[in-house]
Amino acid sequence: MTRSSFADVDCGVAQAVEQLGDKWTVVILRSAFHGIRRFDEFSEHLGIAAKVLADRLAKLVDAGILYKQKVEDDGRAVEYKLTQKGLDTYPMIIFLNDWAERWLGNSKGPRIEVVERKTGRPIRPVHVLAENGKVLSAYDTFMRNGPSGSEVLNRSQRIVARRRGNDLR
Amino acid sequence: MTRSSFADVDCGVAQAVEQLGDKWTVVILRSAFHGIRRFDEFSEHLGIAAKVLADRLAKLVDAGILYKQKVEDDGRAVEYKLTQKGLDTYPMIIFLNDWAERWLGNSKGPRIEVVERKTGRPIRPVHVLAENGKVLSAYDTFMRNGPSGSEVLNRSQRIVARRRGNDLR
DNA sequence: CTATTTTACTTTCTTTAAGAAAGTTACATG
DNA sequence: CATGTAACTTTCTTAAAGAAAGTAAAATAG
Repeated sequence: MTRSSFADVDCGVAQAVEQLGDKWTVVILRSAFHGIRRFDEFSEHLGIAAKVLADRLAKLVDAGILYKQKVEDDGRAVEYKLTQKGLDTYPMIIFLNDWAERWLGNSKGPRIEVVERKTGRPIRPVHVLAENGKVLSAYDTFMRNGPSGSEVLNRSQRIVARRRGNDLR
Repeated sequence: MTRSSFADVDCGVAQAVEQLGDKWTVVILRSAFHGIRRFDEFSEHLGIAAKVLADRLAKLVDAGILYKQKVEDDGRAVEYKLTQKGLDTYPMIIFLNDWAERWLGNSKGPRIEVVERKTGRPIRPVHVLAENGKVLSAYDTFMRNGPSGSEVLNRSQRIVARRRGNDLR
């Protein structure tokens, strides 16, 4: 991708995408959740070009998603670990895995099972839930401006209204 | 991004990223959830180069995430709409919005509120949940091979074991 | 019924980033 | 003290992004 910064776009999704919306970034995070920490480990696990890996790790550190920690008893080594902000991307990783198994999976069942450590039981699929816990589809919700408003939402509403046919379908 | 196909990588996240892991793709989906449907609407809403938009829409249609529908009473117009596979990406969009508000937001509160259509009440944040509905962090879970196994998971486990220090922290 | 607009792209050209391979630096190990 | 290792950086080529202009078919205006 070439110079398309969403950093100033007045929309949460755009801003999140600015920090997370790159193929390598997402698989780097996945590897981090698998316990991968070091430059050469990411390199081996992902088969990524060193230049690109260095670039992405630096961006993730800049964004506060990973932090860099010197390894006690080896003056050369550093480890890249997930910050709280990084750990908080876990639902996205789990969701992508769920979605892929549902829509791109083979018939032999899931490749990976994510289980609760304490009980060894599978977790729930990641869903959008109502206040009362019921699963919601996109049709069951709508978006409105919150306290700080979104010009992006306003503009989409104007565009859609111009054409009419305001449902998603 | 240049020629890095994850299509053959034996990992759900990688395969999902192959179809969804591009900045423009994600904001196109967001706009679709806002009701945007036509080429020029996406173009206006996103400020994306026409070439790139045409490319991404074609890929989304190929992937079965959008479908193309001729408009009844205008022989020129087509509309791009979300398939079920596309509608199923909704948790990702909501998650990205949540995550951005938490980690990149201003102090004035959220830009957008997503509410249940039926009740007008806000939805829950997107989380990873245990079977019993409790919110789980990455630390509370682990991943193991499922019925069809993942070489990617095996390799990461081997890499991590070689170094030891098997926790995420 | 001809001229202008509109819709949905496509083409061309330049700039930027990805990818492969080799090189570098500081520290560690035999 | 020579070799190895960890974490990059440099160099070079190729592919994709972005800007701008162009095109074809259908619709609308006068």
